[in-house]
Amino acid sequence: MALRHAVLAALLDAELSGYQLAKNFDAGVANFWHALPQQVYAELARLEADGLVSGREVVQDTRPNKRMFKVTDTGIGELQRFAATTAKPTFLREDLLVQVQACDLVAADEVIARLDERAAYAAAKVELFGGLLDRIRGDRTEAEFLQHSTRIGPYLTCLRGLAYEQANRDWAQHCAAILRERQKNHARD
Amino acid sequence: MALRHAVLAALLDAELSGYQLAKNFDAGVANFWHALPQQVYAELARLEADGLVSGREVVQDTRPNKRMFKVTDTGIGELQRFAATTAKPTFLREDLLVQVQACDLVAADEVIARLDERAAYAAAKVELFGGLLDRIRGDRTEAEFLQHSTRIGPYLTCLRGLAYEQANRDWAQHCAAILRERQKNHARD
DNA sequence: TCAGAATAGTCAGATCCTTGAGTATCATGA
DNA sequence: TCATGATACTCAAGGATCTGACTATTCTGA
Repeated sequence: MALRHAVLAALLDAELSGYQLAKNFDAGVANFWHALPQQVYAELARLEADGLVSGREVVQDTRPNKRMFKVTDTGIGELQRFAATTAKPTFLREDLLVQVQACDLVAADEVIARLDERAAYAAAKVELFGGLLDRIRGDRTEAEFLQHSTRIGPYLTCLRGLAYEQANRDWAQHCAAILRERQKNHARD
Repeated sequence: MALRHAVLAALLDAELSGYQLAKNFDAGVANFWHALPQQVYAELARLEADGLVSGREVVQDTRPNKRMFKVTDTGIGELQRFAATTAKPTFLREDLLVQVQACDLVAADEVIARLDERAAYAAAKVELFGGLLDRIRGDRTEAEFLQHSTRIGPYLTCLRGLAYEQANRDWAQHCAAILRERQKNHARD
């Protein structure tokens, strides 16, 4: 029951096609959940069968036809019920952590390379999330926006994503610096 | 092939029984990977079949017999190969993020309650990881430890876990404060 | 003394996520 | 003009993870 509520939450802001929805859950852009198109389409079918979303066919001349989905009242009710349950916290589960855990017994330069890669990737995502936040906020200050906007959910989740990638970047840079320092010292022996 | 390397990495520091290993991967303590006992036992069986770990039976009087496992040279080689491959970064995938994403359309006090719960949980984990780092470091300063210890992998991964839970705590507190502020404003209207 | 937790595992089933392929049409750039 | 990419989906199969139950003994606290 995980993706289920994520799809409902993604449909709160606009009526979307499965394709657009799938794009929103793409690895590059997703700011509060990630899923592959196959999962999104399958979940949409289940949600529609359960009456939590309703789809309507949109006929297009120049493009393939598509189905647009929106959340039903039952769907809002389901989200409400979901918000009332305590979700169990998930744990960091990253291959990079495993590689760093083993860093003393494998070639250090390989691990340093992995850390540099990740630091660069995380830095790019920091840029991306930063820009996204700017766009959502518009010309308002953050305080103003958070106090007066009628819709702050996407902004708050994006803030979490930003902090996550900042932490990834800082940690990766820190670890890489330490391992490099140790390589220098080791070379001197 | 995810848990595979995590188990190998966990066995680098000591020969462990499946039971001890499973405890290390428990939700409460795990600092670089999490898995259930069932997964750990199954993975150990596969690793032993593939010659990456070797197990020996230890007969006990007062307790059930157990099998102790250690990494073989082949296992170290596999870790080496793994460290040379770029792992794809994983994305935050938290039910709490979905709940916050939907916070404007569901009862705000429910979401505030979820955020308070998570902040308290994260604060407890910060304490836990802080203490763990102190224990690993012993009486050395962090700089001293990181420069001269022969084994820093577990320390570095624990640092990441600490930063993760600090970020969770701060974000949850921040969101809860904003939602409370908005409730006050809304009540005035 | 008696329930409950800890030690040391195993088994089956369901769900969730990923890999990989495939269909069909249309717009865009070299 | 021709390959590439975007739109808009679908299907099958495998791997990973989680839920829940089960065995059997021993130590510990109320």
